[in-house]
Amino acid sequence: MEVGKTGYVILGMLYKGPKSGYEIKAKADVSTRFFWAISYGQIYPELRRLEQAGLIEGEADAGNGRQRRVFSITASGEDALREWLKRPGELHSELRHEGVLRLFFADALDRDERIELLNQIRVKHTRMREELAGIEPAATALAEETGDAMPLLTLETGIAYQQFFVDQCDRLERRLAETESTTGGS
Amino acid sequence: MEVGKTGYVILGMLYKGPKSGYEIKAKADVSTRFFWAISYGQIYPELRRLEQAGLIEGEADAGNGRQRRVFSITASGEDALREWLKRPGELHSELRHEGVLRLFFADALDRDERIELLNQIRVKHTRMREELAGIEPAATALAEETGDAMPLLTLETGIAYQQFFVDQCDRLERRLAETESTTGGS
DNA sequence: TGACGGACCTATCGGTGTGATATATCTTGC
DNA sequence: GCAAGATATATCACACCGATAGGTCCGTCA
Repeated sequence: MEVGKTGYVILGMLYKGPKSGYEIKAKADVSTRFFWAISYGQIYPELRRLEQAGLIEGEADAGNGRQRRVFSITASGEDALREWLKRPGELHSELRHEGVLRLFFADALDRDERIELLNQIRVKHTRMREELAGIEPAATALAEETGDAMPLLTLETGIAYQQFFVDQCDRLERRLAETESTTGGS
Repeated sequence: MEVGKTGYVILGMLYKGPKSGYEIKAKADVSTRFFWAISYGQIYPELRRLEQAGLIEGEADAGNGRQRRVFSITASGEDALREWLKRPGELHSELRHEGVLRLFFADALDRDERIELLNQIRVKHTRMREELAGIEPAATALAEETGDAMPLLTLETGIAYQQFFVDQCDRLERRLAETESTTGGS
């Protein structure tokens, strides 16, 4: 029984406390989403697989009347999580970035349109950076409360990541201005 | 008839000259792959769709005997490409990064294991940066030959992107050393 | 000559993940 | 008491990926 990457996200979330599938999604949407998104279509089947494998335990929570199943991580679930965190070898990573893709083909555009595209990309990453910065106070509070430093450090990595693209847009705009003033003079 | 993102990659590749499906994949594998990967499973169905929509034209190339179909972009194909490049609104972008994902959950590890994870990530991005730097001479030559500046600029963006993660690993390692020397003293 | 490896070329398939949505229940505010 | 919205589970059509099947052509070395 193999555990997929999504399975480890679930294990990681449950390591910090029992949760329903809905809560797992909600937590992921304000944290791991920015570097590893998950969807209901993965969560519910994966919860069943993980339970079958004995890595988590589900319990019907009739406490407040609403129908829900709350899952907890088991001892072997914690082992599997730590094994994955320490596993050597290739770390999968991929990027899908429509802005850079358009830039790659942007020789088909004229000067002003290229600058406009660059602006579009910069605006997008500026917005993303601000969205992440908005989460920071809550993440700082949670870090002090739980003593866990890594979620906050990854959030800051996310903010720096967005800033990288903003800066890169600035650099590219300067580069384009140089090139075009020498070769594109009418 | 809607054109998917993959369709625009194909249109962009054909804008620079006629190609077979195989050649499109080969070109993408040393250029757009790093921010937008495509596979045969997408290419061939998409070529049929684009041809049906009149955006590209396929021609059986019996010139050298081997069975192949070479596709060229049509006038309306060029229009569609430029329309997409200029289209305002949300630019899709997503990241799937197992290293940062593991970092997020790395409070479940101890100090040395966290540092080791950081090293793993740094090594990976260092290798990627070197791989991209290896392509640079060919890209520079192609830029001078064709007069197209953007492919080279996106390659440099890719190199800077890999470097960002290398630097970020350094920063995080320093941060961890600080925190643990004050709070983790035994 | 002819066997073989490697490059070229088209095509498909199983499996995974996404985004949107259906369905239902409970809580909150008015 | 009822509308709006949060909570919760689940599914479906679609897109995409990686691997591979199935085939042609070319250079080269025995």
